[in-house]
Amino acid sequence: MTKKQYMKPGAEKKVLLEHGVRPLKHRVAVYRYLLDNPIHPTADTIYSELKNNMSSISRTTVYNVLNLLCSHNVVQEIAIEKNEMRYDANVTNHIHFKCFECGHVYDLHDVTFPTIAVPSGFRIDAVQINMTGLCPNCS
Amino acid sequence: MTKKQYMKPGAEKKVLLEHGVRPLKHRVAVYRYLLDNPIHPTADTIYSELKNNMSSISRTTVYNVLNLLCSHNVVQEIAIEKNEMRYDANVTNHIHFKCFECGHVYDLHDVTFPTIAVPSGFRIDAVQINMTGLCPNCS
DNA sequence: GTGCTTGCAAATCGTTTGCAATAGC
DNA sequence: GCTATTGCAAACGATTTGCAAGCAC
Repeated sequence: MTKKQYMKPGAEKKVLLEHGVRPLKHRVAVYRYLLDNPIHPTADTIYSELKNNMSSISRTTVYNVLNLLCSHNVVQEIAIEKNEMRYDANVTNHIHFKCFECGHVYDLHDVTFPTIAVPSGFRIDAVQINMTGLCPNCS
Repeated sequence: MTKKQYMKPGAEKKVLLEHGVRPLKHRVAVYRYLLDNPIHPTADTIYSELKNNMSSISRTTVYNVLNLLCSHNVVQEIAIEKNEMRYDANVTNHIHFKCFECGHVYDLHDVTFPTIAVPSGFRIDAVQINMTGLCPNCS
């Protein structure tokens, strides 16, 4: 369901540079966390997890970094529920599924992402497909 | 783009009853507003508009009614951006498009809603397809 | 009359902002 | 040294909650 993205440690700096983002310590840490934990965490989850491993990081910095990474298309924001954004280091098109029972957000890598006709006059920058229901573990 | 839904005045009570919702004054008013204004308004927009036309309605009631109507599948919540939910009385599958310039949310009725394979083990209750970009007016 | 609904005010929670201290180059 | 970044505390905005008063049947 949730496929780990194997990117060599150190390689994330290259990705940031390629997207025009200076690879500062906290930025690399947030991005690395998202790469290693493709569980679509909230900003607060990222903050709590990094807080344990880093000498110091603030909630503000996590928000700053996430907004910066989003605006440079390094990560994507997922609006799948009320009141909180989730973040994903996988910016390729794939479908998300949220189980209303356990709250997990799954990547549906194996479901083909459909081709959707672009309506004339519109410029499409991003397409998100979000499903909700009951996951196998909760059925 | 945004097609008006023609439902005879009075018919909305029948819909509410069919979904197991007692058609109280404020509930009918919120539902009628959503039917007449398929602009995917926020709860606050609905509140402000109804405030003008009704003797009295509170923000709390608007939220209560919206949550009730959602839980009975009379209307759907659209999570298409940070910080605010939008509401739609059209519960059939259709694609939403949000222009980042003007902020409008359009229904893309003319774009075929794709058939998406259901991954085994998952029970899918709802599918939302949300696009963002630039609309014809803002290009 | 009983239970459901309303509506005010306060609380909550995710996120942003102002600003002074600090790090990067 | 100059600029960009950090981090605290406070502000903000959407939504929910507690609870007393009012309405539906």
